[in-house]
Amino acid sequence: MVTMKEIARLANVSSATVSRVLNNSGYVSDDVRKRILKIIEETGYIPSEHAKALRTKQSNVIGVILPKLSTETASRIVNGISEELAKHGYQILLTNTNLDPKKEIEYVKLLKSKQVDGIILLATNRGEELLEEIKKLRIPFVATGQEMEGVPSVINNNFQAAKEITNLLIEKGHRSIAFIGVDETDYEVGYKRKAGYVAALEENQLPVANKWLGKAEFTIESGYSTAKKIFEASIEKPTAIVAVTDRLAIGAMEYLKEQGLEIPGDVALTGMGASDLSRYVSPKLTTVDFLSEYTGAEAAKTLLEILQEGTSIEKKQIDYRLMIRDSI
Amino acid sequence: MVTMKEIARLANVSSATVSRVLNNSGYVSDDVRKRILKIIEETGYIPSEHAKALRTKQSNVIGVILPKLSTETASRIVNGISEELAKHGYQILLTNTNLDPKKEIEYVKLLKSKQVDGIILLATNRGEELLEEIKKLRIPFVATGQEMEGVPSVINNNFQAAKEITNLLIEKGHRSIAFIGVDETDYEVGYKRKAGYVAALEENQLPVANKWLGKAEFTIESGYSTAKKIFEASIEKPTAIVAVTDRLAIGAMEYLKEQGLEIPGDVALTGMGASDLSRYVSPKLTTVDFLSEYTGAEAAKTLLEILQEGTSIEKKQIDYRLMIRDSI
DNA sequence: CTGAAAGCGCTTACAG
DNA sequence: CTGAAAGCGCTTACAG
Repeated sequence: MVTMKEIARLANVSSATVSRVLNNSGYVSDDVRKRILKIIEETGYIPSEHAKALRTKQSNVIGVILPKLSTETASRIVNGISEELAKHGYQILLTNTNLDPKKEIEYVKLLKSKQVDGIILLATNRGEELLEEIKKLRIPFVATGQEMEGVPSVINNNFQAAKEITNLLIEKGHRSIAFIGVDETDYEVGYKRKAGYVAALEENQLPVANKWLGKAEFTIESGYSTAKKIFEASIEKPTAIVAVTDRLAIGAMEYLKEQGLEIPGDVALTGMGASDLSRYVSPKLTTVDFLSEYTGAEAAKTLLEILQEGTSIEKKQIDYRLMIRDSI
Repeated sequence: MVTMKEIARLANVSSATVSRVLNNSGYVSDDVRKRILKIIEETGYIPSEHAKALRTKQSNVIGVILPKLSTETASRIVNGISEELAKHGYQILLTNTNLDPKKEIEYVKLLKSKQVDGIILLATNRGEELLEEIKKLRIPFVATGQEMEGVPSVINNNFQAAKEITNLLIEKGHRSIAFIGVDETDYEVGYKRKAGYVAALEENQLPVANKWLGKAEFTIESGYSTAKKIFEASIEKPTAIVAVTDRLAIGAMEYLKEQGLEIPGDVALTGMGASDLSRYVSPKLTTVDFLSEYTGAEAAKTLLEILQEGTSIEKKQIDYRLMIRDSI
């Protein structure tokens, strides 16, 4: 491999000078600069980032830890991160926990050892242990997906969005609104969205019925079976369902159709996430768009600010958009 | 930051010895080993990968270059790559060209400078320039998505899949089969899939009609408008449409429904890709599953083999699966 | 405007 | 079983 030393030798200069032209730092006379550039061109020399990083303590790579890449939200967020970062000359070192929270800590350490300049975590839970590790490591850090105590977080307003979409149903005259949620250890999606739903009911003096409160996994199939369970358990059926993800809503939609129920005539239905899917099922699903690319870009920006200015916000809340379509 | 030297000092040994326990290489007496391990634990020491890579010329990271993360196929492939790589202790350095082919070359160089151990490219075209750069750089390399001359490639059998799905339609008695394709500079998706369609028609002595050959972009909207163009241009309408992606098929589906045409009664329709979407539109779309996660995993395995054994296959063809559903 | 030299944090052949 | 030393390929304060 051709090294800087080799370039220096060929150009009859010291490697310090080669370094200067490469980094545009310090003075270098014009002919020397040209001579060096020419030789670099001819030899196809590419500087070693490892050596550079070892000296400068800066790698221009950002670590990203995510639970799973193959969900639409995750890939949209990562896409947003990657585009924003690329603009500023940073690359992404990607680590995938495959939903194993223990790996989060392992990967934080790994990324530290790879000397990334900062880390963005797409969080699904708010692990205490993880938090401590992050603080111990003193590495610039931004969480998204979940708000993490004492760590800059860019998050969606899950409470408000769930409340608003439930209110939409109430305004349409629904009084019996079932809910398909997920485990509350996922604080934002499980707890906050449920809290929003409950708040909407309570503010309208509607009772929150336990039998109408379903808990599902993150799959379409689980949406189906949870809807089924809710309907089979009740004599008086709900006239609307709020599901915390589009996939759950679509699973529920399958069930309702199978039962010969009209949507939204017999039962109205809402999802969350504005997935591609939501636009092409029929009826088109009413949902909320959390602007995932934008969320990712904002997380990246936040990290970049920390890196450049040392300052940091505690928390940034991203807007959402209600997508009112045909399912309500 | 605590370094190996510091650990050595605290343990009253040389850094060579610390290095030996860290890497489980060479002999270290048991008490020394324990003493060192304890100090590493207490200090939270994390070795610098840059220093290590600088010495060993090995970084345990693989560069991935992709055109866009936010397509289902891409994120599934990357997920497959990442899972397979993680098993072997490798991480992914992700670069995203955002569909700008010029960036492919730039990123190959960048990844080289980051001293990745190898590169996986999700290719959308077969750029000559890029090929040359890769060969010049002598870096372990695997292409997927497109077959690249003289470079190990793991690809789907696009020709055969397109031919088979077209044959399905022919077997059902269709004689007037339209086609929605994409630009042929995308050799695999644009050229090969079209060739498969054409081959099926010709082997059955069916004419290939120019007016039924549509060319679209990779969007649902484009599927819609291309279907529209084909139908409006013809007096005798086709009774079936082969689209080269699910999104195009779904766009076409929208158009057909709008025209009051029954699917598959009036017009049968097929897509390709087995996207999530394809299962939940109605009617459910007949398509072909190219096993993207598996394709990604195979690409990773191929690269790992090159890295470990120096050997390499020229080309690996991934199986596909026909998903026969309700749209035909 | 340019160079010599030190040093970033590791690993590894060599010597003992 | 362990250490001293060289070296990986850069950058940067210092000197001229």
